[in-house]
Amino acid sequence: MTDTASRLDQILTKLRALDCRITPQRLAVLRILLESPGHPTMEEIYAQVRRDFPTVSLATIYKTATLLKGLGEVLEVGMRHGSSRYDAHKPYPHPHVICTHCKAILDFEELPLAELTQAIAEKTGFEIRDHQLEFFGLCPACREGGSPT
Amino acid sequence: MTDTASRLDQILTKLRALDCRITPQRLAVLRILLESPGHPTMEEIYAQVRRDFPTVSLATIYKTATLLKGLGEVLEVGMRHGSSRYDAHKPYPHPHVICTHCKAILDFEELPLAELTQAIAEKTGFEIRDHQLEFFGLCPACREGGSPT
DNA sequence: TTCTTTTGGAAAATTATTCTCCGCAAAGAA
DNA sequence: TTCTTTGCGGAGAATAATTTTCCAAAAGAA
Repeated sequence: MTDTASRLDQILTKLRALDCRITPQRLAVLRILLESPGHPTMEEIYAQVRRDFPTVSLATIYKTATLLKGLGEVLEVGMRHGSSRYDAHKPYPHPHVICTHCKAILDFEELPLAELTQAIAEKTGFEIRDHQLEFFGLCPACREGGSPT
Repeated sequence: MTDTASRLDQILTKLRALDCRITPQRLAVLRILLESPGHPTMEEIYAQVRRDFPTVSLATIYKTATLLKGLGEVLEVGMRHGSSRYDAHKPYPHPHVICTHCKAILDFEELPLAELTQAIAEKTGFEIRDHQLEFFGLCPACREGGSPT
């Protein structure tokens, strides 16, 4: 079984366990999230799902993504400007490197933020539940040709 | 001269050098940014400026903040949900600890992200220009009383 | 003063996201 | 099977945050 297939299976099992219906639309959203190598936006997912379900609405995409996010199966990557991106491959906080020109997003390997989180919790008294770390800049391609932003 | 006064002076000098007009409205926005201990939103700045300039518009606040951001004198802290916060005290990227319940924001001391930025640039070929690091959770007060989010 | 440029204000426009309402359809009960 | 309950999807409205447009007023230069 491929990674994608087993991940899909894992999520479907979780949905069933929670008495959530596996509708064709939800399945389509899930598939696209898992088949996208990158970090699609809602609009991109919407466009893809519409190829199979021309009448699907954007609200359904949002609802499904919110559901999956709530289950911890999808990570929302909040862009500072523009739409959020979604990642079903690594649904836990991890660093990103983002091109501000072409909007490309790269995952970056795990950093030892767990211990840092712990240190911050102790120092501030906060109960830390989440974090986000993003580096912004220009990707190699945009450094060359593009008009830098 | 106090820190706030010298910082204000420093920014005014920069504005003058760039032939930007120091209008009463801009001065008011600047003062509020520098007098706020926290990280105010546009709406909060707007409300404060309106006490002295009842006819000022929100657009003016945004224009001024955007100008200052462009000069590198104000940092925009992008919340994932809700309005951005602005910080004129430390206008360079630095970590924040944010309470998702009461929206409190704490600065956290500098972390050695400069060398990490350098490492990422070398590894990815990106020209890194900015980063953001935010930890989300519940502050001590909200852990106690509030209904956790 | 007169000309030119910049600024500020009001409202409209944009972008991203969420909500409401209603009919339908699936799953379990009888 | 038939009834019933509940969740789900779709259309469009609503909301929130931010930006833009347009024009008159203000400021600086000649």
